Amino acid sequence: MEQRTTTLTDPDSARGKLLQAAAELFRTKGYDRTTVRDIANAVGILSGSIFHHFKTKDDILGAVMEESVNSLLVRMESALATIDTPVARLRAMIRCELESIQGENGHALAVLVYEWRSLSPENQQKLLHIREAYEQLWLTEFTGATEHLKPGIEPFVLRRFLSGSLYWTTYWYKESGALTISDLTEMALKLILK
Amino acid sequence: MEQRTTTLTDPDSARGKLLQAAAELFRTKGYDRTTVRDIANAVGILSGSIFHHFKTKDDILGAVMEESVNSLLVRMESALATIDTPVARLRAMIRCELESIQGENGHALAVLVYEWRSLSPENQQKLLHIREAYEQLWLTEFTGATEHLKPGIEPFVLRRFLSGSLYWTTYWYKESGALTISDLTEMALKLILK
DNA sequence: AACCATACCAAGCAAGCGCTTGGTGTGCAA
DNA sequence: TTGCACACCAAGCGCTTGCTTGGTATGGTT
Repeated sequence: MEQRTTTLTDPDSARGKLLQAAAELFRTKGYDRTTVRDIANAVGILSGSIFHHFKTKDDILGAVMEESVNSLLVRMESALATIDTPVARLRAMIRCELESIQGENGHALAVLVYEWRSLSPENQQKLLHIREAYEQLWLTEFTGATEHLKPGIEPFVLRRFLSGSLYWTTYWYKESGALTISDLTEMALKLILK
Repeated sequence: MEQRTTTLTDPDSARGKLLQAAAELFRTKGYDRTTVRDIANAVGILSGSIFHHFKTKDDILGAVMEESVNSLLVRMESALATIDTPVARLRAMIRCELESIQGENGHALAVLVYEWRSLSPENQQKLLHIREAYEQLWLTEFTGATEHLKPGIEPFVLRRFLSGSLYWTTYWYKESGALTISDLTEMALKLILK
């Protein structure tokens, strides 16, 4: 795996606070329905001042997405570092993805998933290779666990079924209910195992 | 099952053509990035003329969604009418949903799924009971097939995993490829069976 | 021939949008 | 004390948006 030189923005900095506020707003209202005035208001500055930190609104979306995929990759790599058996590795990856989608800063990943087409083609291009690297990680792990997986479904289809299942939790799962993230993880794991 | 008094709009009427154009635009560009001028242009009229057929842009979205869920319900009920065994019924339902998402007029259902939050609360309210009736249909079928389903996953979670898997196909599946809708159907069915 | 509902045009308004510009206050370095 | 980078304000520009208004062409009914 390539060496990452990821630098996550300090969440206490002005830029960091803007990114967090933007992520939450983008997730709950959607990118287009979120105005730069909304974002500015959420951190207590005026709208024009945003453009001291970001060139365009589209760049804010790009930055939110970049941060989210970077932090997910960092967390996943560190979680995998100490795990050997194929099934346990899959479990850890599912859990990471669920936590990233549902966790306290999960707004960002949900934005990456559901606002992708709102991003300008230029910024899509910049992020594409990271997304592809991430999906490659999954496919590698899937092919390493073939014998444990449900037969009769091609691995790349199975991964996409799993993606859809996990992403879709944003629309119905509430962490406060009876179902924990661990429960969800086990069920999603059962879904793809034989 | 209740008697439906569904009246699907004639696709050759002015209103029908507008709905179809709107559905396609909403799906490809998203609701917010689609202007009423875009829709008008797609059917060859001026933007102001739209409001002779619909009160607001939000009403267009609501109408698109209502048509899509109604046509899906009609198709699913007629498909189920002649099928008895639980597994075959599930297969038929999966196929219906996939065809509605991917088929020639599948724009509409994708819009219903992914632009829900763009709809005004008032129009959401109007559609909610139809959506709930639809989900109830699934849950009923699931509980009727419990013995064939994958154990260890609560039925309502399983249905949501399946929903996510099927909905997500909008983002990656192309009907022109090597994979047919029938292939997808069988794989999705395998996913939920034991 | 008179009527009328339907479908559309032509023009534009008011509001909201992303973003710009020129300036101000603050804290740190020399 | 001066200088300067940084974070932000105050004001508003230019454009796009959903939607309105008043009028016109058309085709069917009486």
